[in-house]
Amino acid sequence: MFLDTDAIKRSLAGSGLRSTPQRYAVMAFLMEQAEHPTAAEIFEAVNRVDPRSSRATIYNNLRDLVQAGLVREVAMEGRAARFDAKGTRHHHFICDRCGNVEDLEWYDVPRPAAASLGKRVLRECELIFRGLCTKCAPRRASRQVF
Amino acid sequence: MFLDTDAIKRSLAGSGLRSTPQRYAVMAFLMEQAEHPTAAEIFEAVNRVDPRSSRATIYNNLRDLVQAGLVREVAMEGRAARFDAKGTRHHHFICDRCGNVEDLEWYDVPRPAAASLGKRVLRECELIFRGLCTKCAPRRASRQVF
DNA sequence: TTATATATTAGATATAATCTAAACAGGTTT
DNA sequence: AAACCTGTTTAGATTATATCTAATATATAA
Repeated sequence: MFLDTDAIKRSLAGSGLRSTPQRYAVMAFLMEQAEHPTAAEIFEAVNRVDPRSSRATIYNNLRDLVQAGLVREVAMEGRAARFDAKGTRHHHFICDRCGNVEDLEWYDVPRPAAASLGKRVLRECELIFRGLCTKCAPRRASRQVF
Repeated sequence: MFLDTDAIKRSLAGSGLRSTPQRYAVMAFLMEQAEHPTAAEIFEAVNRVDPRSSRATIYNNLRDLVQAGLVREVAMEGRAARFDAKGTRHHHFICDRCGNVEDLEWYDVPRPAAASLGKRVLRECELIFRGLCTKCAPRRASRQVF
């Protein structure tokens, strides 16, 4: 898969973000990753190439990209948060055993009933499934609970 | 609302957990809370009464209660995780502005398509809505995005 | 090219959660 | 009741994760 350099720059500019080498590297790395790396993993991967980004820069850029709506942050119980370029809409699957986060094809989720919602204003919804990923699932699934 | 002392003890015993004063206090506090407190808040609240629990004990017990399936942990981006006694099934609403976590009435969520799911084994699903809570929502909602 | 607002940096600091090893307390057995 | 065993609690140290600081550098517009 080839990354469109200009497309990244345009989407950064469109959010009022300058395209610096460090910021570009973070965005490009997230877009080419199928997995959902942690900040530490992004830091390491981006610095394996060049230029060297500091830890603070990685965090700053992730914050900016999340605020701009270009990246999604997935909080994990206990472990470090994972990040995900918001290419196409999708749901998430988190493996109980290895902790990996995987994308599931998007489909619409019914809204809560108006009565239950009250005066709250909805902005977005996130659907997370948990269980065992393909690698961690036993050959013959012992029990399909859900 | 009155808490059924024996019911708590029975549910602890049913999960193979001894009912110690500290553990009982954590469970009872979570059950009488409509909000979803952080570990630090639980620590403070439980110790306002007695006996004094150490921070480690709060974390130990929360871990045990989560493992036993009596409590749910809700990871938050950036902030401390929040905890929630699993009384009845429900979804969650998280306020973008004040960070509060509120319960929404449960309703069934459609499973992912078999093709998208592959060999993964599902255990549970979590549906999280985000937006503005009743307190934070403007009088006349400026924009209902979702 | 120059001005200027924005971005980057290393290292210190803050925050959240876990670990450690010793002491303690239920429940059981003798 | 005493001894026993296992699970629990404890204070404080430690780790892990993320943010802050203030000096320096860079991208972009004029």
